[in-house]
This record gives sequence, C-alpha cells and structure tokens, in this order.
Amino acid sequence: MSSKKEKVEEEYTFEFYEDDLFEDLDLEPSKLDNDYNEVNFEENLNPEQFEIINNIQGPMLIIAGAGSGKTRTITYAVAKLLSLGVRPSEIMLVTFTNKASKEMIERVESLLGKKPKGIWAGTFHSIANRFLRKYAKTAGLRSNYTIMDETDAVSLMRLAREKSNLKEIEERFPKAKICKSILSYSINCNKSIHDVILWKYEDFNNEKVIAKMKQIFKIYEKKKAQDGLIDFDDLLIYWSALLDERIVAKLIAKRIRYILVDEYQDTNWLQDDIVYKVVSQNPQRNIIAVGDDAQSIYAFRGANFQNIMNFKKKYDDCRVYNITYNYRSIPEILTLANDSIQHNKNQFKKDMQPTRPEGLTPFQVNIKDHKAQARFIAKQVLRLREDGFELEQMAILVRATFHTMRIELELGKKNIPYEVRAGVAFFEKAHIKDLIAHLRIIENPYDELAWMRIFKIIPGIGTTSATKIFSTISTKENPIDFLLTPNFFSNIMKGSRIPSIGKRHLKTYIQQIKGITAKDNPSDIILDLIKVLKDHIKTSYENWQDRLDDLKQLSVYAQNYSTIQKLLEILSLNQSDIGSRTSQLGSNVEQEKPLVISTIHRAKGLEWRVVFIPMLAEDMFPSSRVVGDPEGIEEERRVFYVAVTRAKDQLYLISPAIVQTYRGLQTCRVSRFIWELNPEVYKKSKVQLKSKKEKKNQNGFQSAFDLL
DNA sequence: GATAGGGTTGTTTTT
DNA sequence: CAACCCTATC
Repeated sequence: MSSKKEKVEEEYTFEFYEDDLFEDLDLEPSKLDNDYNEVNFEENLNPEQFEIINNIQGPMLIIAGAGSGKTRTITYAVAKLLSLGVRPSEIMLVTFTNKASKEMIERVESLLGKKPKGIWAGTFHSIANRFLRKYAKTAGLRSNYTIMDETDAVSLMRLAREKSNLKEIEERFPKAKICKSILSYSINCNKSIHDVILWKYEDFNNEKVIAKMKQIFKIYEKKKAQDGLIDFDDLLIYWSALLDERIVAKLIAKRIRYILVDEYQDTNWLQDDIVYKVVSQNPQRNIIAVGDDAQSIYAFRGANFQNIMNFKKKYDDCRVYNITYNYRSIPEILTLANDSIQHNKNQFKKDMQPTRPEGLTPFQVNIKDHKAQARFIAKQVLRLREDGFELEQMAILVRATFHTMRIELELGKKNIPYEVRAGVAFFEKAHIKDLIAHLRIIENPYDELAWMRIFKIIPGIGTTSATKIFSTISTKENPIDFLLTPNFFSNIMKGSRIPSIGKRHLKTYIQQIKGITAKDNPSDIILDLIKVLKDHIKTSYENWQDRLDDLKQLSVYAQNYSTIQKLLEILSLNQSDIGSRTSQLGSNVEQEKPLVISTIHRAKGLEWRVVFIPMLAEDMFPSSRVVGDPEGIEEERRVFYVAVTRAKDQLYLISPAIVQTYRGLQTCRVSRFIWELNPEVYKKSKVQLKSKKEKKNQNGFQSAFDLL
C-alpha cells in the first residue's frame, strides 16, 4: 500500500487521503454467489434478444424502438451476467430515473429468486453521488455536502445575481433561472458560455452581459463551495474529474466490468464522456448502450441523441443491433406513430414492425373548448370502465402541467379517482421546503439557502437582515452556537436594525432547533420540527391544517431512512417519484387503482391500454415558444411520438378549438401533428363512435358526442 | 433602511 | 401562480 501512496505523490495532481484509498468503497467485490434460479432465457426472449444476451462482450449498441422489450432485454442481460458468475458489484446499470432502476433490479430479483446485492444501479447523478460520498475529500468536497435541487440552485443563482451589482450595466439582463440554465448547458454540452448564448439565447449576445454573467457564475461557484452545497451538474463534474485521476479510475476499472446504459438517446455530452472514461479503463470495454433516437425528448437538459450515432465511431469495434419489433401497440397505433415521426428530417429512418393483431384505428376528436375536452375524456373514461377497462389501464398524457387543470376538475366532479404525475412535487411546496431547510441546517450548518429560509420565517426579519446574520455566523466554527451567544445582537450585530421582536423570536426559535439536533432519527426530528414550525404555518396559510398534514406525511416517509443525510439525498435525487398527487383521501378501504394523469416526459418507458392526448392545438402542442425553430419542432414531434407509443389498444387525440391560458381564452388551430398525418391513419371519432356506441347507451349516460 | 404588501409579468418538459 | 418590482409604512 505504501508504494501506492508514493505514486500518488509523484504523479498525480489530486490530493489523496489515506482512508479514501484504503476504504476501497463498496467496490469491495461482493461475494461470488451464483446460487440463482435457473432461467430459461431462450423461452422468454425473442431470437434477437436471445442473441444479444448470449454475446455480451465488448461495446454493443442496441437501437430499440418503442415497445420492443428494451427493459426486458436489459434485465435479462443483467440476469444472464449474474448467472454466469459475474459479481453484482462488477455491474454498473445506468437508468434514466431511480424508479426505473429499482424496478429493473426487482425484475432481476424475481427472475433469479434472489436479490443481487451491490449492483451499481441508478441514474448518472445517483451513482455519482455514491462515489462522491466516499471520495469527497479527494474530489475537494466537504464530506457532508448537501445536494440542491433545481429550485435551490436557481435561488442560489439569484443570490449570486443580486450580489453582482447589476446596476453597472444598462443592458437587459437574464433572470436567475436563465443564468442557471446557461451555465448548465455550458457544463453538460461542453460549450463556452458565449457559444451557449449564441445557440440558445441570442438576445443576450452582448459582451457586457456575457462578462457580467461570468462574474455571476464565479460568485455562484464560490457560494457553493463556502456553503457546502452542490448542484446536479456538480455531481457529474466531480465524478468526471475523479475518473481523470488514475488511481481512482484503476480502482473502478478493476471492479466494474460491465456497463449497461439505458435511454442512451437522452444522455448529454458530459454523461457520454463519463461512460467513455469508465469503459476505457476496462480492457474488454464491455458496454451495452440501449436507446432510440426517436424518443429523445430531453434536449432542454442538454441531451443529444447524436450520442447514439457517434457511439459507433467512439467504439469502432462496436456491434449494432436493431430491434424493430413492437410488442406493445396494435398495428394501427404503430402506423400513426411511424407516419408522424417520418416528418422529422433529422431522424434516422426506422419503422416499427407490429406483432399484435389488428385493432381499433386511433380516434381524433376536434372539440369546442378545453371544458368540452375535459368532459369528453371523463365520459369516455367512464364508458371504457363500463366496458371492462380498469382505470389504472388508462392514462391522460399532457405536454405541460397546466393542461391538467380543467381535466382534474372534471374527474373530481364525476368521482373518478386519479393520480397526477406532473408539476410541483409535494416537497417542492413552500412549507415542506421550510421544514427541510431545518434538516439541512442540522446536517450542514453552513447551508446558506436553508438559513435564509429559516431567518425569513421570523417576523421582522427580511432579506437584508437574513443576509447579514448569515454572513456573520457562517464563518464561525459552530454557527448555531454562535448565534445563541448572549451578546449576539447587543454586540456582534450592533449595527443592524432588527426589531426587538425579531431578535427575541429568533433566539427562542434557534434554541428550540438546537434542542432537537441532539436526536438522530429523522422521523422523530421532523415531528419535533413540526412543533417548532406550527405557529408560523398557522399564521401564514389559510389551509394550515392541510399543510401540517403534509408535514406529518413527510415524517412518516422519513421512517424509511436512518440518517438525515440519506433522507435529504433521496429527496433531491428522486424529485418526481415521491410527489404525485392523488384525488383519493383516506386509504384504509380497498380502493380502485386510479386513472393516471401524467406529463409525457414522466410517462417515458410506461404503457397503458388506453391513452388520451389532449391539447393537440398549435401553440399548445407544439408549444408556441418552439414555432419557427425547426429543431424545437422536431423535439416536440418526438414528444408526441413518445406519447402515442405509450398506448397499447386505444388512442384518443383531442384538439380543442378554444383554450384557457393565463391570458384568458384563446382560439387555436388544430395541431400540425394531426394535420400533417396521412388522414387514413386516424378516424374522426364523431362518426366512428356515434354509430357504434349509441345502442349501448341506455344507462343514462349522455353521449359524449352530444358535446360536439 | 428595511419590511411587507400590492400590482405586474410571463409559465414546458426534469436529474 | 410564483417571482419580480415598486411603493407605503414601520
């Protein structure tokens, strides 16, 4: 070991710490244990898939169309590797969400009859986090760093922006959110700030603005370092940097022998580069990349589906497999999807082949307005339920969160249970964030964003005082204790003009928090914090009862985690999985599984028997901000494609003529995604359904098409 | 000087 | 419906 250490000092720029080196992470090979169920691979896979899992070696690229059993192929590949005796800890399985990762591992488990322990499974971000917790010091990070979610990151950028003395320049200057996004593009796409601005925000192409922005980014970086905070991009950056360090890279190479990456079309430059770095450490370069360029819908996050095509160049001995058979949808739905996507010029040609027998042609409904649209969907849902479709087998897939409002209202009226997977997650709400801020302070007392939130809860303290207090305590060894020193306000904060009520409140408030920090069970800590926050919640929100219930729910949720750090990590890395809203209250009775309302982005990888796509109107879907930008339109069309290919049996495409926006009512034309289609791939539902359904309608339902 | 409240603006999608 | 900017008030 000592020779290793010498080498470190000689050759490498990173500073190494003994425990980093000796700990060898979780990379300690898991016990060889292939006492698994025997799996009949041949029986459960089609010949293409079977061939793939029998030849796992070297670089492989699998272009798998929608519904082609992509997830199945990956899970079987993992099972195959394990049954061949590969240790779980030698496999890295990168998925697009942590939920997907969990589900895949569960499927592997049910195949093998045993949980494979120690697989490196998760998103790029969560795997990065696992490395960084171990190698924090080596990477130059505080070991108790806190991961900010996107909202936090924007808030911090806002602080940086305010601090930068914007008055110096006269030009219109982008808001914090835009600044953050420019920085992210720059990092994730390997482009300079200037290039990003030329590419995405041409309006701000101005020397002074760019110079100022760079200055803001510096402040932002500095703040992060001082406060012990990191953002999502940092997780990738630091991971990437660790991989440049040969000792770490070798360690990883020694242990990780197989890399599987799902949804490769949605990787960005940095992620692609990280994969390359991990793979090239291994002499055999075993990597399986799975993806479908037609389903690339995350360009706004820097994703570039060209990564798939470049893959072949990057790994010249790469074998490419195309899986075009579709097991999910009826031929009519595939025909529509194929017809739509061929309008994308910048797309690799690929037609999905149906395997299922014929069914119903997709329905297209032109309808008066958003209200009629909601009524139509609700009624059709009820009717299908009568016909034996379960609610959970139906979904309403929307382009943007605000498209759900009217529909939710209507479903509520008709007593249809539903679950919304869109929009602001449960713990993004102000009161949840407030509570979490307290946890963050307990974990990391230098967390500026968390302190600011807490200070502003105290009446009489606003942004200015909060900033002052923070800058005073943040340089101290123990900020909480320092704040509680007897002469804190009389001496240390002498110059400030905090009203005496504020001072008093603040002291008692912090004292209460301090009392809590002694405990170590997150759930109990939350219960105590709720008591502390109660007054504030009661006086600030009219629906304080609901909000307190939310907080209690959070404490129940926290029971699953043994430390605050774990809990905080889960909260920031699993944004979408936790926060879905349900219309059902009280869950003791056995309930019907609800209908799903989801954004199309969150519906990725899922399927339902029946899918409704509302708001297919110009300026809504495709969104108005994308009109005139050919690339933007193509991305929207891929979003449409993803939505369509979620449907197994029935598809409803709905175009309202009048919609509600924040600006009032707006008339709109039918979406190009409808009119550009060959008219034979869909049927105007007016005719189709009326004739078929009317006889059935003796149960008092008004025909949905009376609305037309 | 600083906070609190009101009016105005502009809203995709997510790790 | 939240962030932002401006103004009345302490």
